Amino acid sequence: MKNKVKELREQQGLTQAQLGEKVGVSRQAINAIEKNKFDPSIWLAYDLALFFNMSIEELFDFKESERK
Amino acid sequence: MKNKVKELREQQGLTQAQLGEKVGVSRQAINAIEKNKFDPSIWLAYDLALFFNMSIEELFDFKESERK
DNA sequence: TTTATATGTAAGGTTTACTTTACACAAAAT
DNA sequence: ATTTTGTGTAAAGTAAACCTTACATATAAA
Repeated sequence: MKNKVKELREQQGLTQAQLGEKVGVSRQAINAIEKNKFDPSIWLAYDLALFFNMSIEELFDFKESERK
Repeated sequence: MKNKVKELREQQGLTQAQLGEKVGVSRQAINAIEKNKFDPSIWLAYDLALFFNMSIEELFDFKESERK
């Protein structure tokens, strides 16, 4: 699903691994979400949105994304 | 995870099966979410929030719920 | 009293979101 | 020139979100 994770992460000067640590998942999980390999669980979506201080719907673009 | 699905569904006069049809899952999936047996996928959370015309964060109470 | 409807739950199966380990590669630092 | 860092990806495994089928029970309708 399309999302703003990569831009926001880079704005904060974080690596994928660092962001993974912050939200409690592996760097591969962050990579997969940034590269649209799989959709996050609802809890990971929540944790990322919380970290970036926005809503899940703002961080993840449901309307412009294809359902997998 | 705690949520408002049951109240909102009943307010609309729908059965679990009918709500399941509307959002494209089985009635057991709706039941499981209402009874807090498992957490929805991010897409199901989105579809339910859309159906009830609110945000995911309004429909699902992350802050008061235990992570499973 | 019988039948239909709504809910709850369980079993067994599939899919996918994760994990760890591992390797390749590019760019930056030493 | 060599080493470190960040990213991308793959394989194998686990956990959980679904699915279908099935059965039990309670209430409502006939």
